[in-house]
Amino acid sequence: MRNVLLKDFFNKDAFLVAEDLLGKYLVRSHRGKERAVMITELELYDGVEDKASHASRGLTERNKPMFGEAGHFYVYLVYGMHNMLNIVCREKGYPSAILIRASNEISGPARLTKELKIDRTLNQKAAMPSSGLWFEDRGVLIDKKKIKKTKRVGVEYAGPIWSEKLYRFLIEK
DNA sequence: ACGATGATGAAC
DNA sequence: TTCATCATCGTA
Repeated sequence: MRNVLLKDFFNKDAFLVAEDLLGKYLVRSHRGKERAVMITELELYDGVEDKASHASRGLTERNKPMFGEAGHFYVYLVYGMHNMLNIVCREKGYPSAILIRASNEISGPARLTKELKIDRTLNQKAAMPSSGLWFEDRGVLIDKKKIKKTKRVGVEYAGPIWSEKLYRFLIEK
């Protein structure tokens, strides 16, 4: 029996979601095949005041999903070639999302989306089996003391205050 | 250390 | 309409 994580799981503070999401599974069903990977690294982007967040300049056509409903995907293209997968948190109107950066088998956010065939056709879709991409709790328990918190990657442009926030979470080996 | 590669947002 | 920028990765 699948334990799929739906809107209620994501409709809360991104810091709480981020801790709970480590150790959960990202499941991709595509062209008749299914693959599940355990999430081991992520970053959170929270509120319009977060200068590293796409939402810091207010609502735009691109970042619209971040202001939308929890449990929906925000997928965008960076550096002209890499798709980034985010899951939206909190209530509609508050921009907050978590970037899925790595899994047990795949290191790096661009490699993750490439391997799982995730692109912008999934943007704004709900995380659920009918979308072909969703999250599951498969019973793995992560000790909170094993969660390492570091600076986010590639956000120097946000300035010292925001680039140094410990908003990147990883499972320590 | 650097180039690939194209959508985005802000300026003009 | 133009232009700098970018939540990265593989090659050197």
